[in-house]
Amino acid sequence: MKNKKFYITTTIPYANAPPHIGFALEIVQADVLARWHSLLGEDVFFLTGTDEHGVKNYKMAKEVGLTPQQFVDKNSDYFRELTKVLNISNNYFIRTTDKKAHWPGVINLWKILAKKRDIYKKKYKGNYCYGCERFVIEKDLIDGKCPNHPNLTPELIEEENYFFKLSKYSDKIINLIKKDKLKITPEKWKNDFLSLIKDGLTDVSFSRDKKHLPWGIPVPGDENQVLYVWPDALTNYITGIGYPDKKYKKYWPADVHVVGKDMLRFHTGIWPGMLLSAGIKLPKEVIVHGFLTVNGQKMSKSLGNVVNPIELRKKYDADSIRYILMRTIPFGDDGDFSEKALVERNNSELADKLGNLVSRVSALAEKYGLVKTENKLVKKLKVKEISSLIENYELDKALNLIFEFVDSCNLYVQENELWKSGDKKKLYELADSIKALAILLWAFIPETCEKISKVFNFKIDFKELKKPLKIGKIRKAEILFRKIEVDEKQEEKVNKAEKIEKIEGIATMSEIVQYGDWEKLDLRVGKIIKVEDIENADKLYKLTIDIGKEKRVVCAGLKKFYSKDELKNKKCILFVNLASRMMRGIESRGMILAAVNEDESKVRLIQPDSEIELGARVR
RNA sequence: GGCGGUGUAGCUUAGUGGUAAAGCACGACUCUCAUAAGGUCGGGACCGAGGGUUCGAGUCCCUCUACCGCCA
Repeated sequence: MKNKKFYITTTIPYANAPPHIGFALEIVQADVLARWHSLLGEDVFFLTGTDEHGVKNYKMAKEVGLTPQQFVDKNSDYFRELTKVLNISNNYFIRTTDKKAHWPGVINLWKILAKKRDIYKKKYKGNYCYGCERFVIEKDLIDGKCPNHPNLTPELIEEENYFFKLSKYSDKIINLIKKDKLKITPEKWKNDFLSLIKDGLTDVSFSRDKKHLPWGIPVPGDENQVLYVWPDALTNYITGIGYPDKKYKKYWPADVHVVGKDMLRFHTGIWPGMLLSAGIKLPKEVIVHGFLTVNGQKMSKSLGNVVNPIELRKKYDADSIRYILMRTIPFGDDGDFSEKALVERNNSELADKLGNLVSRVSALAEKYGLVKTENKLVKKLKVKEISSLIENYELDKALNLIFEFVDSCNLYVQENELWKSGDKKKLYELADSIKALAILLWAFIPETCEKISKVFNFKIDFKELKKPLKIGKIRKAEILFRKIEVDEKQEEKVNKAEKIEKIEGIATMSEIVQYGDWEKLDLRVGKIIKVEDIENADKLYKLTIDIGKEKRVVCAGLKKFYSKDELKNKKCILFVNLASRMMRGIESRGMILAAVNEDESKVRLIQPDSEIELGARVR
């Protein structure tokens, strides 16, 4: 009998930096599903890897004095390490720079699309931002600069690229998604994508001039062009299982692509388009997870709160990290990660409830022994419901139900006072129940469950769930989860709390201002239209500010913090009814509001966050 | 500006027309097999605001508001 196959993938993250916790979420989620299906006896293939081409890697490598290959080798290794330290059961790790495993498939697929006449050359002219590695649209530019990279000036370039006729497959793709032939889960993301593409998909650029993108796979038959990210990276899902060799059909089509919400559109737009063109089956389902915030804040390098899961692993067990990731993040939505929550859940749920249960039952079993009997207790374990939750990717809810049963078991020991009665039959029920727990939990916390299986002598296999536990020699289990002591992280938290208190202190200690006083201030939105130096003033600029109905001249000590060009055309908030004052022979009529840090090393202008008329009142 | 999502106890969330739930945290009591773990009880929510439909609204409809996302 042939086993059902199950092919699951993660996205392949861009190898320009070590992994962050968000990708750990994705790969653990995929791993739980992969393990679950292999528990059910299916023939599972689980693929992950790294996306390694592109101008960013090329440039970053140069900056640190490495060849691009050395640079991506190093970063790719971090991701490989992540799979090890988190106990990820991937069957293969694909790299887009792998000329043997990846390139031939990509080139083969390209040739098929070209043969289908779905690839054509088109001239393109636009502002190219090297930070984004893409063309930015004129109206997105702020003061002629890219909004994401204000320190770079986009270059106006014209180049001829190859385009893929995605538009040709637009209707077909929309239809397949509507009919769930290409399923997008959870449904809100399906709706989201459908509304995004309601006017149809547009053709996409599939190549770059070699001058701009020297690090990538050459376009077949055109020395001067290099493949852009989509035909290169997306193809990993088939090259990773052997394409163009026919053996890829053993696992293709993919049962599940696990993607972050930012990657959805590429996996349900461009990728199906390529496959339709090539006459290859489409993946069955794309499941979407949200993003992680850290302590309620967006992760970003500038905030310095990027959590590196490999570093995290040095402090906590793989199972604790896997558990918190799966337990706290509702499927499809954003969730928050914090070490505090990790410690809390580890201590109360893993150590106190599950770990302690195994510990007390194994100790009692060692002392009194077991006698086989029908297990009535385990009927409280909602196996069917749990299975279907997992198969619907609601892993947090599945864990909820499983841990409900852990509570039932602890209660069973308590109510029957088993340490007094030493009831061997009831102890057997508990041991058999723990077996069931360990089997269901294996996909989530494999290492722990394997330890439990050794204590109670059973095999981890879904079929064993219904078979009564064979009685073997049981010894009191070693500690499964150590409680994590409050460490310096916690102290940091305390410090932070103190800081907040201090800030609150400023507010309460300052004199209370009545509303009437506040109302007297006239603050207006203005725009700096002219910036001039002032003779003999090394800190001051003379600024001319348009506040709608009039223009004002103001002196501001911004020279140290902004260049003239930076200030020009910037919006600002002007305090217009401040008594005027002579500065260096110029009458300054107003004051620009700015945020200043404690030692005055940083000064940043306050601006409205989006478009509003000049002269608008601030209140 | 347009579309969508979210807003329920201190925190995290469940609850898709019928007495507002659970976990964590907090308080009291209690068992002693177990990792100072377990168990019981308790306090704590005008379910973001206002209006409507209904015998009945956290739940359906409308308006507003805050936050988030996408698009422009």
